[in-house]
Amino acid sequence: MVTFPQGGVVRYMKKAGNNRPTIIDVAGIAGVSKSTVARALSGASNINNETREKVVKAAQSIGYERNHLAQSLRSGRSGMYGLVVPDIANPFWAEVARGAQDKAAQKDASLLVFSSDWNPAREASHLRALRQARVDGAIVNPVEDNTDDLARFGMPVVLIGSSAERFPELSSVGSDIAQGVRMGLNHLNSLGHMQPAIISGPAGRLAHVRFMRVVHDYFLEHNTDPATLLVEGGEYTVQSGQDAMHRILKKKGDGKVCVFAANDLMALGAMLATREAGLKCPQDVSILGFDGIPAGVFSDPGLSTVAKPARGIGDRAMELLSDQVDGRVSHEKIILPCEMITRGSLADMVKSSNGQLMATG
Amino acid sequence: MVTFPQGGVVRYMKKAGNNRPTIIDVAGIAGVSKSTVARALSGASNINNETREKVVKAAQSIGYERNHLAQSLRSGRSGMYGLVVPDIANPFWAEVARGAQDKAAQKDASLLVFSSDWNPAREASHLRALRQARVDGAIVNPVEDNTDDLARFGMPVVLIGSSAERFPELSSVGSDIAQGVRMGLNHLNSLGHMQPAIISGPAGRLAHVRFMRVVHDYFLEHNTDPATLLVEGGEYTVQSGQDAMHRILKKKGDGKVCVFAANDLMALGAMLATREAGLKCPQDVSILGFDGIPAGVFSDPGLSTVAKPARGIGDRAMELLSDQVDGRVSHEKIILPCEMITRGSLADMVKSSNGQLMATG
DNA sequence: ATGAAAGCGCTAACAC
DNA sequence: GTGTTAGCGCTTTCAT
Repeated sequence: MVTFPQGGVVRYMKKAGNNRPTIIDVAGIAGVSKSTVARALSGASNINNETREKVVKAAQSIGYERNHLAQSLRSGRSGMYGLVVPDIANPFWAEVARGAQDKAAQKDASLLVFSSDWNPAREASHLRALRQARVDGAIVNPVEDNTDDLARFGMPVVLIGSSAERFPELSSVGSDIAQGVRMGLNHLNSLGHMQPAIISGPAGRLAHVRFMRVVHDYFLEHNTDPATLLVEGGEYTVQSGQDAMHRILKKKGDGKVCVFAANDLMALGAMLATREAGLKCPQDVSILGFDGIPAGVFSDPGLSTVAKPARGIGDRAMELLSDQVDGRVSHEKIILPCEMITRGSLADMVKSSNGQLMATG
Repeated sequence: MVTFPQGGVVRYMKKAGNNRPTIIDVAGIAGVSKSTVARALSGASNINNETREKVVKAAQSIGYERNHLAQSLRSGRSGMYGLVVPDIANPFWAEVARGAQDKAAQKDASLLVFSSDWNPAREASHLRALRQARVDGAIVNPVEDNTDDLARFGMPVVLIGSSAERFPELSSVGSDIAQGVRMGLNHLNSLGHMQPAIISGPAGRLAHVRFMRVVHDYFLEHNTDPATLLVEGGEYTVQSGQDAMHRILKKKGDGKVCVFAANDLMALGAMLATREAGLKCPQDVSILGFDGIPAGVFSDPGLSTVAKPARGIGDRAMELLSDQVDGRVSHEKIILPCEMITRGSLADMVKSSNGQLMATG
């Protein structure tokens, strides 16, 4: 009968046959103690090299694999992180998730991804699940500015998206909406679209408020009364963009139309509506999106858009979070710039008024 | 000084101030034992209702939250599952993931999603990570038919995709490729496209083999030598579809062209190439896709495609997996049918040859 | 450099 | 119905 230093007899008998090998099994084979195995396998410094090799060999021989659960419970670190986004079906958020995912993998951590579907109750429930899973920290794009849930979240958090400014004490990564919106508006301006219609987000959402505030300011600065702008609200979905566009087309009558949508899905919906109405983009209708989702290349013409650094947001957020968890950095606010992508959905009214219709932008 | 039944003095002192409340803290407040708290909170039946309420109240009063790590370690069930797909950036797989995600959430479980990027080594590494995380089971679409990794995976697995037939002993959920391909080919046939060019997947991949085998058989049955078909290989990406289409266009010369792509991303790439070549879809080029990704509605014309039940695959796979883990069902092979979606990317050669060019399909 | 002992927070037998 | 007693598999002092 085999016996081990630490009452191995009983343990060994008990395990024989059914369960996965544990650190104790490895210890038995290598002829060392539990702690030595732990040290060898965790790459500690204070251990004899020969002993380490012996242990590693023993571990391999029985296909031992560390139990993360036990390790996490004891060490107080799970090596898991959480990500809560409003809508994982939206390619933009999927891209953010991918950025975070990749960075996490790179750090040998895993990521639990949840979609709140713009529902505060679901968000709260996901936050609770993350807490119970004892993740080491979370990246979240809060649906509402409800300080409560996040404040008592009780673990490292990095904010993404529009809520950053409401939580000055939390780290955050976001895109420069103001710069992006202005860039888009300037671009439209340069093509002769002085008063684009706007397809905005849902009234209550903070992202919508921020977007519209910049639009508002921009037009004030350009001696245009923002109140004269045609603004139709959407829900960030294709369908809602389509609906909004139909409303705009009805109100605008027969003239040339230009719309700036608050996200690409709605912009693409607007393009669908344009086609349905028997109109041509960009000849009759110019469309500018916001996000930079991959699907923008598929439409005809391709969707011109203000691209947010989705991947980068996820990436940097994860980076920031792990820095915070490891105590490297405590607090930082990162703002990544947007980028203009021109693919053909905008007519150049300046050139076209000179006699030649051109589709740039 | 407060004392508890189970040597609470020391424990309590130790915890005071720093850590999250545990079951012992709750027990102290409610004036019951650890186990009673556990029973109350886990909804066991053998417990007095008043006691339960007392415990629940005590738990709430200090914001107690179950530690999943400890629970999992002790009970041997983590309530976590794994999902390994080849490419999470492909909307098709993203959709599968969402199906699984939703179903998992519905069962109060969480899902760890990994992308193997068609790389067997990464796949193996992900499987190891899942094992170490002690997930209760995994859904995987194996990159290769390498029996080894999966066979020794050592926990419940549900296969998705083409590998199902190679592992007859494992549960699986897949789409009916044969039925889908035949449906697509029949559809093309009915529109007068008797010998479509094919944009296939990469030569080595099993999915490619299965797809081509059906194509092959179909044409044999229809008295056409499969060898006369024009087949160009792609990598399931937009770019590769675009490249393949350019090659096809070059070889086909000026006549009407019809292509059947093995996935939507490549089909959409083909449409891009068509536009680049100055040709019109469907007037000059007819395109049929395979997958049914959402982006297919954005192109102009919309992409006609054979839609696989992506969401359903994820959903059913998760269902099957949890059944298996809970010991309800041990083994099952599910095959979900594909569906034809017609959006306009296919010309009707039959009607057009009667004098009127029509774009159906 | 290594071993022994003490838990991490919880659940599962087993008593009563 | 409730309390007691053992651990789940690991890390972490503390000795040696």
